Amino acid sequence: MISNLQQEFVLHFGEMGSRWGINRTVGQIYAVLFLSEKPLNADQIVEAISVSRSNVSMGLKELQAWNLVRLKHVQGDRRDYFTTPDDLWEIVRTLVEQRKKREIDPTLTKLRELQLQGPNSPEDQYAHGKIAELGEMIELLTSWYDDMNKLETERLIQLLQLGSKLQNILGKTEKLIPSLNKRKKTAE
Amino acid sequence: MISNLQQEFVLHFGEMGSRWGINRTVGQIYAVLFLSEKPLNADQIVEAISVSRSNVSMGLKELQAWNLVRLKHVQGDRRDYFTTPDDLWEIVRTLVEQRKKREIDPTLTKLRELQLQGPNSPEDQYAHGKIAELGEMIELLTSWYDDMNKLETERLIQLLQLGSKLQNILGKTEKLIPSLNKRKKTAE
DNA sequence: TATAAATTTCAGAAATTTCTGAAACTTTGA
DNA sequence: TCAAAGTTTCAGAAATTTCTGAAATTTATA
Repeated sequence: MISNLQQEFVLHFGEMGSRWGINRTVGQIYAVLFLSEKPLNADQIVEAISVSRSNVSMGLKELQAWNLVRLKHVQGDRRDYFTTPDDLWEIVRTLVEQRKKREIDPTLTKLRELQLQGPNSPEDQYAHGKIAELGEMIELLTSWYDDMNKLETERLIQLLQLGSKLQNILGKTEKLIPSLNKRKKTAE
Repeated sequence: MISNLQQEFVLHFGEMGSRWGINRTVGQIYAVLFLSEKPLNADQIVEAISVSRSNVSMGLKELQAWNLVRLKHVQGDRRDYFTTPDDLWEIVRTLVEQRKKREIDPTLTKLRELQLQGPNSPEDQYAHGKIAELGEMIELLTSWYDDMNKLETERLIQLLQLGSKLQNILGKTEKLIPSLNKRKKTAE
């Protein structure tokens, strides 16, 4: 059985699930695995969150597809056991990556496609411009993301901790290493 | 009537809606307004996307609650007209802010609450630790976000464009202004 | 290769979300 | 104040998503 603390955490993840674009069961499965020190098998998860075996099976499949849980095998046991990666930063990276893939990339593709087909009539002038503008902005954001994603976790944490102090640094470097501050093009 | 280019854009936003946590109609309404040079009233939106008048009314209400559309009045016309803000960066800020409010803040609150109630039994030790760790990481991320959000748009764009070049700057400043690089605490 | 344990699939049931049309409400100006 | 134009609300219909249990499939080992 599952403790009170764990219960509450799991229920919260279930409720939030819908806001995060996953369903309740998937959220709960993830939460249970996240809090568990040892890998769990499907039946243990069923016991912990009281849903059907098949539902857990599908949820685990989905989480595996998302790369959010790992399959582990326990010596002398035929059943599949699951865990979450224990590096939280890896989880965050995966999460962001997945959301980008599902929520941003298809739109970026569509925008490029629409840009290509151009304004077919004068009254599309304005719309075409807006589409281009939106595309440029999303490209700026995703290429920044790609850059950040390349950084080692240690460096990334450093940057996050610096936060807006960066502004000062930037101010100072502007004088020291002006070349670094060259602007490319403004997606205004 | 709506052009082909616009039609395609609107349909795409409708389809993506569900992935973005809004419904199809809301996505379509937003798309129509985004592409329209002039403010539109509810009936014009109905005509453009072919859904019921009441559906548009509710969608507009939702978009207003999200702060993603603005009410405009046209001289000598009693009806309400709507537009999207024309600064794209403002839209992005709103979007991020709203998502944070709905998807992150409630969890942060819950995590703090759970941390406070502490591990009630020895077997909660591990879970309690994980909850604390998760809380710290989310706090780091949100406080970074708060910092970024304070920046003027111009500065923000600069930072985004720098991307991973920052790493170089950081490397150099480390020698020049070492105090700025002090670490606080690692949420590893 | 046979069999028993474990897992997955899938059709329909249950739950949830979205959408509509009719009715209620609000606002404007004659 | 009344009526007409405009807007919102809301109960139930329609659509979509999630969940279940039974059957099918896969896997390990005797």
